[in-house]
Amino acid sequence: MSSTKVHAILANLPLFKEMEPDEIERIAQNTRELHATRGEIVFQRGDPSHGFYVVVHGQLKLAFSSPQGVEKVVHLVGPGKTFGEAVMFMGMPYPVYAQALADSLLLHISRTAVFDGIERDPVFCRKMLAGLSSRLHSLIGDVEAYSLRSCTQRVIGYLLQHDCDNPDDCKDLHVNLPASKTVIASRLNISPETFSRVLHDLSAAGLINVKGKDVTILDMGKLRAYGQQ
Amino acid sequence: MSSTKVHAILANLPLFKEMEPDEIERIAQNTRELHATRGEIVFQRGDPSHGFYVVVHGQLKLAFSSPQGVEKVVHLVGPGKTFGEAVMFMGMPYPVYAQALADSLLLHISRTAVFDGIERDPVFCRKMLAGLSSRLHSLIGDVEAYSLRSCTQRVIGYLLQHDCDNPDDCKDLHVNLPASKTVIASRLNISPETFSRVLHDLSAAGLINVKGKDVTILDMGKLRAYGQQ
DNA sequence: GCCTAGCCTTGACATAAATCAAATATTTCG
DNA sequence: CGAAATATTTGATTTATGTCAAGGCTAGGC
Repeated sequence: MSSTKVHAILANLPLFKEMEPDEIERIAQNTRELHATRGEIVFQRGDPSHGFYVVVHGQLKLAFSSPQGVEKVVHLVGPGKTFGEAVMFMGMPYPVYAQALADSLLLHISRTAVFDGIERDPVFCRKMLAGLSSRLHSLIGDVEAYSLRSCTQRVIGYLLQHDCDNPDDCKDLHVNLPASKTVIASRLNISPETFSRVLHDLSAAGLINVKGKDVTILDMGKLRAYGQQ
Repeated sequence: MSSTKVHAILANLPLFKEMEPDEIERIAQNTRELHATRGEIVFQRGDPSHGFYVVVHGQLKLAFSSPQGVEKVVHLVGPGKTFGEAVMFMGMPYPVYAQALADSLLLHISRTAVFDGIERDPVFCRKMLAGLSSRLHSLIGDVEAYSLRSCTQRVIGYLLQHDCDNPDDCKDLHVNLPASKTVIASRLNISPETFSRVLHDLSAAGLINVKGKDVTILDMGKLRAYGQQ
């Protein structure tokens, strides 16, 4: 991939939009691209961080696993999204590992380029702050869900939230699960078996319709109500 | 409290150290102090954010509660610590509420002062980024604990971690629980009853000694081992 | 197109931790 | 100080969710 192509991709990310072309070029100079094939580990827990990543296409999961080998997916990252910023700023080793769920193209933006950018451009700095804040916010949401909500409520919350993420889906009340059910279950902190049963129950109650990874919400109001209390 | 006192307190926070006196003065101009008596709510979930807070003395909890009234403490904040930064940067309403656990003195630093500071001072910006990153990191730790560890393991993790936070305690292997057992239990996402039982069991196993809020670690190695697996 | 491997589902069962309840401590505050 | 409120402990019981096991599906590779 040419350097101008990297430049073009960067220029389209919210993080770098409004940045001067020569500033973007400076960042592009410190960006390397990398391919990850399905199943490939991009970094291991404990690895040192030298920058952050952007997913150009494909999908990755960030996860940790217990000594007994139980895996817990913390985050799913798709096209246009970034990951690894927080660890970069802290200068600590990665607390999670990253694995490609599909063949993916990533950009790696080096730490020095970012620190340089912050030095030069307060707008860029504010965007980094906004990005971290947003991630923090969604983590708080996860903690709330894990602490206060039952499995069923978490699944419903997930379906409703992902329905509204995508405007197209919102019309049709269609949700396309972005990964295997096992991975989604782990993301929601439930066993695959329980996830399967919850989907089954919601289907039986006439609230949703499941066909593979396609979930149709039949009655949004009732689904939301089923989640309450 | 005089403006110079505010200035002095700010100048001692890691966040503002190394900042020029006139810059600190600018921040101080946009800082207001507030007292919160024990039990007082500093902000409610859903309130808009206009800045962030520093605890000068006292202690607060950040928490949310379920519709059924179950409370979950997300974070305990003590002297010298800040809270509310992420929400400020996102311009979203607070996802949690803040309540004083003891009579406390707080400083509220206005959003505009912070955004101004970022504009002017890249070092300050980097410190804000570091602060957010560190909070994010500890949240990831919480998620890991909630997902992969049993109640006993979480309690042990808490004791070991808080043992090493404070160098003085480290020598004596003494941990002083920083809040009521009920609050700590909620922080660890366990019921007060279970927390009590876990402490009892660890005592019975000869690993710790509990006297009110004082916990003595009798055998750190064994305690850590008990936590494994 | 068919075969294999990894998903997904379903049932039976196990269990960690919550809840309920009631007796004691401990704090708080008039 | 002493009463009232709040926190903690302990026991008995319940329950949501995980685990184990086994059969059926599906998707992707040859």
